[in-house]
Amino acid sequence: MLTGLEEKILQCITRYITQNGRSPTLDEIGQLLEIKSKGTIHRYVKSLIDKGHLQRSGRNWRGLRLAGKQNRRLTILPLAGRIAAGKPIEAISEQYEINFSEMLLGPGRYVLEVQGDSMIDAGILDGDLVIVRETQTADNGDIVVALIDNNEATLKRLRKKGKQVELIPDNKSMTPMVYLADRINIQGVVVGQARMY
Amino acid sequence: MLTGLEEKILQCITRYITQNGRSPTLDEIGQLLEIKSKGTIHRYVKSLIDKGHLQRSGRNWRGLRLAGKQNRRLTILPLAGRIAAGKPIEAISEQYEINFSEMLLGPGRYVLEVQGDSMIDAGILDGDLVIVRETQTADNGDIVVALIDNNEATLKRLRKKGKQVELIPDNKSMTPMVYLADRINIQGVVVGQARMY
DNA sequence: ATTGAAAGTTCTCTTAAAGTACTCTATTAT
DNA sequence: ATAATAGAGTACTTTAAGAGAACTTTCAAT
Repeated sequence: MLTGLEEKILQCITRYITQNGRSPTLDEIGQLLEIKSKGTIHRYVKSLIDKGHLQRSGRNWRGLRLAGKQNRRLTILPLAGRIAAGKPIEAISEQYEINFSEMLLGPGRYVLEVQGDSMIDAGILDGDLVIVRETQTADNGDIVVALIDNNEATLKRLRKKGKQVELIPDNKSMTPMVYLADRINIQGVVVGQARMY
Repeated sequence: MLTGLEEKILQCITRYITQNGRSPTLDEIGQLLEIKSKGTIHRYVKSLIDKGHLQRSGRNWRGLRLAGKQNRRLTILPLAGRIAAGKPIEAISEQYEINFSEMLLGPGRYVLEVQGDSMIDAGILDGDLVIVRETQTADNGDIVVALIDNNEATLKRLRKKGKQVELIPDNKSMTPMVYLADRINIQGVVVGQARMY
C-alpha cells in the first residue's frame, strides 16, 4: 500500500530513469516534485525500498533501480512470439511478457464502447472497446473523444488548424468535419483498444 | 445483509477505487453521498469491514480494499458508455464496469504479436496483440492459429470443407489457401485482441 | 593521497489531514 | 414501546508530509 507521496516519487523516479538512463539524486527528485527537504525525500525513497518497489545497487550515487515486484501479476500474460498474418512464418519464439496494466491502469482511465464505423481504417470497429485517458489537451494525430457544442460526443482523429479544429474519421468513405475551436471540447485521448470474441 | 446506507457506501467506495485506483477518505465518501458527519461514515465503513465486504490494510489513510475476489481491481475499468464513431450521439450513460480479466485470464491463454496485414479487414492490424486460447479444435469462422505441416504458423479465419481446410485471410487483396485437413494443426483460437497507442 | 563538493543518511520538530470513539437526536418499522 | 437505521457533532489519536540541521559517504579534481 503506497501513500500519495510514495506513489508520486516512484512515478518520478521511473520517468527519470526511462528518460535519462540513470536514477535521479534525492535533490533532483525534490526539484521535480517541489519538495525542499531531501530528508523528506529520503524517508519515502527508503520506504519504497522497504516495500520492494525500488532497489539500491551498492551505495553509489544514482544507484536506484526499479524493482517492480507486485505491480504486475494480474494483467500479465506470456507473450509467446510473433505470428504472421501475411505469409506463414515462425511461431513461438522466446518467452516474453506483456503487461496490460500499463495500458489499463492509471487514474482517469475509462472505457467506451464504440458505435459505428468511422474509425474502421484505424482498426477500430463497431462494438470495440477503447480505453480513454481523461485530458483536456491532445496532439495532432491523436484519436480523441471530442465533445461538440457541449452536447454530442464523438470519436475522431484530431487535427488543429489555427482557430479551427478538424475531426477526421479514419474511413475513406467519410469526410472530415471542421469546427471553430471553441465549439470543441477534448474529453480524452485513446490510449488503447480491445475486442473480445 | 446490508442496510441501505451500507449498500450505498460500498458502491461509492467500489466506484471510487475503480476510477481512481485508491480508496477514498471518509470525508470524500461523505462529500459524494452528501453526508456531513464522518463519524457516521466511519460507523458504516466499520460495519462493512465487520461483515467482510471491505478490508483495511494496516492503518493507512486510503487503506480500504475491496474484499471478495482480489482478481478484480486492476483489470476492471469503468465502462462509461457508448460513443459514436459514425455520427456524434450521446456520450456517458450509466456506470457499468468492464472486466478485462475475463478476457485475459483463464487457463491456456497467451499473447501473440501480429505481423502483417492479412487480417486487416477483421480489424487486426500489423503490430496488434491477439489473446489466444489453446485448443485443438475450432469452429468455422473462428480466427485461429494454424500450424501448417508442423512447421509454419499463421493467423487466419478457418473454414472446414470436408477433407479440406481453408485458411482465409481477412484481406480483400489476398486469396484463401486450401489444404488437406491432415496438413493443418489448430493451435488455438483468438479470444481477444488489443492495441496500445 | 588529499580534499572539498555533492550525495546520501539520520535525526528532531511541526502541521495538517485522516481515522476512531464516543454522545445525542430523529425517524421508521415491527 | 423498542430496536434498528441514519445523521450531526465533538474530542481525541494516529499518520502523512514537510522543513531543516547535523552527520557520513562517495566521487572527482588536484
